Amino acid sequence: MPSPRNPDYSPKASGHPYHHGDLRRTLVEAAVTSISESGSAALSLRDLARRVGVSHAAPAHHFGDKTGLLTAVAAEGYRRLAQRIDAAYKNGGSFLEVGVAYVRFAVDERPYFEVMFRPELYRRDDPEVAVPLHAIDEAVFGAVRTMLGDVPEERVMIAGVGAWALVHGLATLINGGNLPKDVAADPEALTRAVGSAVFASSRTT
Amino acid sequence: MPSPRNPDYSPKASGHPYHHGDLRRTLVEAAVTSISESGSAALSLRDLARRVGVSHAAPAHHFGDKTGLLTAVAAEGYRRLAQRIDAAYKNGGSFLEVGVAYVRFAVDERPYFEVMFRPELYRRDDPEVAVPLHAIDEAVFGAVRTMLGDVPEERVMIAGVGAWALVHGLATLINGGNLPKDVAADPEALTRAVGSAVFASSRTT
DNA sequence: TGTACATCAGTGAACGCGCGTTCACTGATGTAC
DNA sequence: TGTACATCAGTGAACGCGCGTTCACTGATGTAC
Repeated sequence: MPSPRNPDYSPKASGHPYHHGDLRRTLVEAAVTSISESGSAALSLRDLARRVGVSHAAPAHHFGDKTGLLTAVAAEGYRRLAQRIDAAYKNGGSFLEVGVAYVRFAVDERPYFEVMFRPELYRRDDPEVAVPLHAIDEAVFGAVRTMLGDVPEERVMIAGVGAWALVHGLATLINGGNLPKDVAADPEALTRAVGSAVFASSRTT
Repeated sequence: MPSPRNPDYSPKASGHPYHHGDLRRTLVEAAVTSISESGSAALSLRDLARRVGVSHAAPAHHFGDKTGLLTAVAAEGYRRLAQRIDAAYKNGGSFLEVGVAYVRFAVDERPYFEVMFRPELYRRDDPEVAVPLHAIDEAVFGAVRTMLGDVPEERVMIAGVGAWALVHGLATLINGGNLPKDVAADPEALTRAVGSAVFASSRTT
C-alpha cells in the first residue's frame, strides 16, 4: 500500500492519474521555472497549471491565490538560504564565507532570491516565511556579536547591517546586470575581493 | 500666441481641451504615482489614461507600450539621480556624502529607483537611459580614482564596486522593509554610520 | 493680415485574449466497522 | 478480509473583467503663401 508520494508508485508513468500526488511542490517548482524564464510579473496560476498538465483550477485549491503561491516560493527560498548559510558557517566558515554563500545563493537560485526580497508579492508574516527568516537574522547578528566581542549593541547592529548591505548590494547589482561583465562573471571572486578589502579593515576599527 | 506648454494658457481651467499640452510628462508622473501606490506590476496604460482624464488610447500614442513608458520613467530617474550625485559632489561632498545622496534618492524617489534597477521592465539601451547612466558611472569611478590616487585599475574597480554595493544594499534593504524599524527610520544617519565605519578604514588599506 | 493645408495629438468604438473565480461534479484515498 | 462512507484532490464549463491593440475619425496647431 504505497503512499502516493512514494516515487515507486510512479503515478506519472501510467498517463494522468486523477490525483497528482505532489502537486503543491510541483507547482512551486514550476513557478520558479516560470519566474526564471519570464519574471514574476508574468506569473499566472493558469499558466502554471498548463505547465504541470493539470486543471487550471487546481492551483487555487492549494494556494488560494497568486500571493499564496509566492508565499510558498519565498518560504522555500528562505529555507534554502538558511541551509546554505548554515553550511558555510559550519564548514569552518569565516564571516566572509557566509557572505560568499549569500551571493552564491542569490545568483544560483535567482528566482527565489528575487521573490524573497520583493515583500509586496507575498505574505511576510506567514509563519512558514517568518520562522526561517528570523533564524537567519539570529544567526547573522549572533555571528557578528561573537566576532566583535564585547562591544555596544549599536556597534553590532552597524557592523551587521553593513555586512548584509554589502553582500546584498553585490547580489542585486550582479543579478541586475549593473556591473561590468568581466567583474560580474565570477561573483564568488568578486565577493571575496570586495569583502576582504572591507573586512580586513573593519576588524581593526 | 501662447504656446500650449505655457501655463498661462491654462488649458485645464476651461474643462478638457482636445490637446492636453504636456501629456507625455503628465503620464510619466502618473506612472510614478501609480507605482508608489500599487507597485509596477499593477501598472496599466488604461489605468494611467483614466488617472489623467484622457482617452485610453492616448498613452500608446506617446510610448508605444508599457516598456516605452517605463523607459521614460527610468530615464527621468537616472537624470534625477545624476543631478543629486552631482549636487552632493559639488557641495563640498566627500565620497560619503555621495553615498548618502544615493540612499536618500532611493528612499525619496522610490518608484524611480525601483524601475531603474529592474532592467527587464524597460529598454536599457535607449539613449535617453544610457547617457545619464554612463555619466553616473564615469563620475563615481572617476571619484574613486581621484580618491585613491595612483593605484592599479583593479583596485579602483574593487573599491568602486564595494562602495556602490554598500549603498545600493542599504537602499534596497531599507525600501524592502528588511531592516529593524528604528534603524531604517533614519536612512541618512544609518548610511553615515555604516559608510564611515567602512570608509575610515578602507582609505588606510 | 488672411486663407489653405499638412501635421499631429487625442478620440472612442470594437476586437480578441488571458486571467481569476465560482461551482457542481467526479475520481481516488483512507478509515470505521 | 470486505464493505460503506467521509474526505479531499482535481475537473471542466461558465462567467465577467481589464487589458492591449487597431482604426477611421476629429479637433487644434503651426506653417506656407
